[in-house]
Amino acid sequence: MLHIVPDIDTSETLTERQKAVLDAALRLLVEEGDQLTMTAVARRASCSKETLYKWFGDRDGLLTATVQWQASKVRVAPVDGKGLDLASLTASLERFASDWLNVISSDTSIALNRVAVGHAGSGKDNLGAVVLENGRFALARRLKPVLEAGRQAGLLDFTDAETAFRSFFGLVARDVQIRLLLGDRLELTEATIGGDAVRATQQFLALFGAKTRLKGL
Amino acid sequence: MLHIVPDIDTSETLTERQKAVLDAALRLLVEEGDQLTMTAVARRASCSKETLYKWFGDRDGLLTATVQWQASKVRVAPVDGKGLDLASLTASLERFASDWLNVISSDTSIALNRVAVGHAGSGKDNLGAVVLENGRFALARRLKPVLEAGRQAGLLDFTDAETAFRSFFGLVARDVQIRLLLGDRLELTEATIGGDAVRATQQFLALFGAKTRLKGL
DNA sequence: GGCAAGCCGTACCGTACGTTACGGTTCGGC
DNA sequence: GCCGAACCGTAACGTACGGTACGGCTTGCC
Repeated sequence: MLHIVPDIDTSETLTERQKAVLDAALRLLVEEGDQLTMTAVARRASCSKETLYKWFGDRDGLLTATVQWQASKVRVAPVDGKGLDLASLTASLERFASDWLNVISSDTSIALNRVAVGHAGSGKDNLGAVVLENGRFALARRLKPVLEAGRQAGLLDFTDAETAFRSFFGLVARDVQIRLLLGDRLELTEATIGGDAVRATQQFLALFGAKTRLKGL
Repeated sequence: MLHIVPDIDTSETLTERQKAVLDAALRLLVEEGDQLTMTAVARRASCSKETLYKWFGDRDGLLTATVQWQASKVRVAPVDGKGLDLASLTASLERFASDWLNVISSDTSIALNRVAVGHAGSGKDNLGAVVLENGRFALARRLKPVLEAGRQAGLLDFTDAETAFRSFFGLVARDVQIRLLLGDRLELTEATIGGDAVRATQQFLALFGAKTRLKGL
């Protein structure tokens, strides 16, 4: 079910040099996709292949370390759920929506998801699990407390936070991620994202907002 | 923008033997993912590599032909938009929703999307475009007339059919496709899909249903 | 029957790339 | 100044696989 936290947090056992190497690998991954070669990484990072193999074992190890390294960088500040009214709840949801749209439309996310999807086919490693854990599941972990708080405050009405979250997710992401992954050139400007975040939030509130207002029943 | 219809319809210029070969390639693609080899396809299809190369040019040509061959098989009967009332509209939407969930959760769709996503990274071919064109865009083309008919019949209220469609898409698919592509084991039983289709349809109607009923403005 | 076309099976070629090995350099510790 | 460890750059190895060539078999046509 993949809800297992995938590995020990590696972000602190890495030396600065190793982080620099992984950054180089990450840039190369964004530029070239999965067909990046060990030689190219070594050249870009100005390190020897011997070092690459000593540090990361093999190519899959390097890929995994790169994905985890990126994942360790995207920890976002959780939203505080206190003093909640409709305005602040709305703002929080819009914030989550636009953050998420910005993430999934970023070159880095697209590249990472592409290699993870590719590797999920032949399950040698668990890149897919890592990406999922630090993407969709991390989002759920951060958003659910907000939803629960909204329910506590009488602003939201739902029975299952997971279900509510998944609807919010669908309203926000729609077809964006799959289109981007498949190579559709979807221009997401800051304005578009903002508008989509507002729309998704309004739709979510229409579906799950507590019915104390003029939208009777 | 990818809205170009990708290629001539190839489904009729193929001999039976060629279709059989592509079926074998498709099965292999589902089993092994993108790292299927020409030799494996030849062996599975009981044909020579020479024939493979004569018919399809190169490996990418074979992959493209395979994807298009599968795409040509999934033409679905369009729904009739006549005599529309709320019950039949609801049934149509539920039908679309469960059809779509069945498609994206099928082994074939997952395998095809995986290779297309992988290839979208290094854009040598347009597998991504083909998959998108026969998946998400084909769905839109079939669903939009239903939505328009619903609006004509006073059952739906929206200004832009594309926007309405995308919301429906999001409510139906949610996180299912990306999770499956990333290797999450998401068990979608017939019952689950049916329930999700009903839920998505109800949510869509709540958002876009004409406000002539007790959920007054 | 003779023949050409199409195809199967397989051997073969060339290359790209993962992986390993090694000489040379830097650097911290003594 | 000397030593070993870590690392850089590069050369070398092995293999997997895309692509090609070729001999043999079937089939349809004369």
